[in-house]
Amino acid sequence: WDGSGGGGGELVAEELPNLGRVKMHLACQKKSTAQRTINLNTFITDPLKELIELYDFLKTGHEYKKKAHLAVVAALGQLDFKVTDIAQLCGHQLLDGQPLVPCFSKDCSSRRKVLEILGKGRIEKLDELKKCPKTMGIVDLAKVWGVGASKAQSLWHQGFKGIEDLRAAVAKQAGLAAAGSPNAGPPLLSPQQLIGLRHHADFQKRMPRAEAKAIGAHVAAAAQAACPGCSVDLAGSYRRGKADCGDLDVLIAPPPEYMSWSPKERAAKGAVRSIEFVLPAVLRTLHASGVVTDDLTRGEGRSYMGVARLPAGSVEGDEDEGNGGDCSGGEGGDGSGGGGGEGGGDGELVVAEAGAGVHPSSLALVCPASTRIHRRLDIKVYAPEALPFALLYFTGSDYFNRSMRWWAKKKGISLNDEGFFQESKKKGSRIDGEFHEEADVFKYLGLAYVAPPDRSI
DNA sequence: CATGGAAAAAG
DNA sequence: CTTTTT
DNA sequence: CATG
Ligand SMILES: [Mn+2]
Repeated sequence: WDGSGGGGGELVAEELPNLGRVKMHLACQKKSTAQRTINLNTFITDPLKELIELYDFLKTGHEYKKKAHLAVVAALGQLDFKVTDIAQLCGHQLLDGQPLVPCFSKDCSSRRKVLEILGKGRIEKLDELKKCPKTMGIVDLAKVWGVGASKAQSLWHQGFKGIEDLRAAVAKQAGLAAAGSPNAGPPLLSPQQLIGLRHHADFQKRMPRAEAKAIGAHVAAAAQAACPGCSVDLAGSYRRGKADCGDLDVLIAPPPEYMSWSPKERAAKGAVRSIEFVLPAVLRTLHASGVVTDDLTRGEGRSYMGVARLPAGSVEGDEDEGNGGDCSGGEGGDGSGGGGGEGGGDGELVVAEAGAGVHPSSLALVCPASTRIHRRLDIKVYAPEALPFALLYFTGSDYFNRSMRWWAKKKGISLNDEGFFQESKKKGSRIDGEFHEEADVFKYLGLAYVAPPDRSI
């Protein structure tokens, strides 16, 4: 997360006004297309990644371990040769004279791990962890949405050795509670965790782009009904052009004009009476149509996390047709035109476009009942002024965001999903400027624009 | 041996 | 504080 | 875990 470590993933820094270390980082990110070099050292980086993944679930405090190992993974992953001797790593220098992994000149722990792999082809510590029932049990339990390291730990100590254990106990408890038995005891899981458990299998699966798009179309239609002319962007990994997505992130913003409309004008246009009512209205629609099946969190109007599933069977799954609105285009709003461009025909799932009227809700999925899977859905609503920042944030990746925010901070600025803020001096005051699209944010930071598909670092 | 650190929302 | 989101 |  200090953009210098982990991903090796530096943002392409063109002119670095301040601390002028020109860390233009090689081929890796230089030009967007040539970005993918083949990792010749997976035999080293894979075990390290496995280790990192385990640390993810184990008790907090392992975060700096994780970061250190990630730095090694990133460094080795972009070498243009296969490592055979540790000496290659000590001597090796990057084009700008920086050592590849500074600590490798000493007897550090990450160096020892690489040595282990070079020697016996495996990491003792990793094998040890994978053999440990407690570790693996906790890792398993933490795969339930809402169960993190801490809860998983306590569940383990309550005697649950994995998800199936937990499921059985929860079912039993539900039965007792339903029968009004006093033996039910305190709830094992929070309401959110129960939902997570119920959909655990589905949440482990990723969805094809086409399905994400189809769910997004339902959200977009609901958004247009709540606030005609609003922009709806499908962000996250979808916008980064990934072939499949772990969830769907939808960003809604009223049109700029909306902010200056009077209550009467808003009513006349069929729009909700204030921005706080957009999300509740959207959710009512999505609940009514059965697209949204569960709520995980519903905050004060701006942020939502829940569960969605495409309507079964036939094409068209939309609510009220007769809605007066002339819904303008469903997607976009952002100048950059929604980024990554739909890949060509994604297979199996078919998105059907209904004839004439380019109505966003005419997009629906032909989805066999047997295929209907519950998906995680995140929705956020922002004021139009925040859109470039919100889109940037919501498109990610997480590492990309950290990296960019780290850079901003280096320049004495705090960056979040709503804008730039002064760090010192009038602390907290928003920096105003001409920020109309994502590119303006990059420009302000002195960074070269990076297109969404290249932000998956 | 202390410190490092993206930023925020929600329960 | 814990968990989650990018 | 790495650094100062
Ligand atoms: Mn998401």
